[in-house]
Amino acid sequence: MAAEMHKKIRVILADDHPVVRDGLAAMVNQQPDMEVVAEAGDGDAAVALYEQHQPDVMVLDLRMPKRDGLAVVQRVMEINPKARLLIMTTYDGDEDIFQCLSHGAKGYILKDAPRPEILSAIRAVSEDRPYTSSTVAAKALQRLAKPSLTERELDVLELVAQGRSNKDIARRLSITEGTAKTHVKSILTKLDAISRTEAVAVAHKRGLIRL
Amino acid sequence: MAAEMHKKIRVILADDHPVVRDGLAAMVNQQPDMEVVAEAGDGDAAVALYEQHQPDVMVLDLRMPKRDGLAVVQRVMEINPKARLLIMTTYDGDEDIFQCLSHGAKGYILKDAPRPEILSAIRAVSEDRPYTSSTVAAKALQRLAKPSLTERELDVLELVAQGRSNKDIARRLSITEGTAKTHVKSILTKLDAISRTEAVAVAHKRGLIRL
DNA sequence: CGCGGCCTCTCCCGGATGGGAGAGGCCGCG
DNA sequence: CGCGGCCTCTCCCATCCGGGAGAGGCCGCG
Repeated sequence: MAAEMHKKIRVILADDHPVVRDGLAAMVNQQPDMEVVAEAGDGDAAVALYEQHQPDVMVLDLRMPKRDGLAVVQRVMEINPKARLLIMTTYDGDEDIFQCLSHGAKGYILKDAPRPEILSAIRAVSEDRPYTSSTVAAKALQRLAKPSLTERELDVLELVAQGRSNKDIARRLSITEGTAKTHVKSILTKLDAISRTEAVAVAHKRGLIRL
Repeated sequence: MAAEMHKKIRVILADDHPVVRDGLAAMVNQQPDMEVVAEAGDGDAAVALYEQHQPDVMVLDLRMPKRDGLAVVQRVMEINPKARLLIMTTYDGDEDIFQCLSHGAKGYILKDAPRPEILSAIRAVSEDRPYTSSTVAAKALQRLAKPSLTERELDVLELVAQGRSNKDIARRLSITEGTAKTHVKSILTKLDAISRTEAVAVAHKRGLIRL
């Protein structure tokens, strides 16, 4: 039947570690129903190769040079709103998961997943079915209940995480120290933290800040 | 000639990501002069398999379940002081590098290294020659110049990083708040930080604390 | 238009934090 | 034994931080 065309699932891999790309490529190419058509080592290349090859699935690492995984998701979904993207990364902070999925990624799995799970995730996403392991999905739902930070608060949070004082933060953002304190207090409330240092710890765990 | 025995380099891979192990295994087994004899997904397995197979080289990730890479290095060097260990990880904090090398690891490379470099590192280490890329070596040397924290200071630092107050830290370590403050001040001085939050940022960057 | 969210700024105040200085007890090393 | 490092504890003090409350301006959305 026409429905049973034996056309292989065309996959692009985007990860900055050659070793990981090799591992995935070997796994994928070993399957009779899929093949790797391109590999990218950074975000810009991922976007360019997506446009060029229009694959059935693109497997994306979140942390990449030049343009991170989330930015790639956004850009690719602009180009093709029907794109099927599978996030595969080591990071399991609520924020990362939530952001990627809400921007249109179809699946999200962790790098320590066993081989069969990775392959079934690729197949699911290639058929436009969402794939998310239960633990990952649970985190995304948790995130829904938590208050989100505003743009400005994220600016401040980043500086707080670098260890800057309120005065220093104010200078760098060209606002008064009082305003910086207001933002910090708001951050503490939203993250349910008692001190700025605890706020940094919480933000880190949730994936609100990197490094 | 006897010197040209075609015995393959026997390699053990230890990494908690199946994908990475696959990638490395594929690379290694493709080489005519080396072969993977075992794979471990956690630290305990790595030690057990090392004892069992006595490989020429063991490639180790630092972050692993049950027993981290550094602990594996220590244990294996106890068992066999001539063991040839190659650390292959994503972390490039001074402290990690310094600790591993000073405990006897023969090489240290990053996961984003190109394939040829990884293979030549394995060959080098298998011949008992140290392998360290220049940037990594530079970090280890930097570390030499920096004051190191005492055990107690590391205990305190960990709690500081969790956002605990001096009073809280004191309670948990069963010391007075004054003593906790003394330790914190000493940490600030050694890490050249102005505030506890900056100290956490610096400590994180150096690999003194995890998460 | 009016409501609400966001960013900005202000004032007050108690408690936490960081800087400086000193000191006693313990332990290992030469 | 004596020195030095580490852990412990103490005192003082200026500054920073966090909690509470309020308010004006801007902008988007209904």
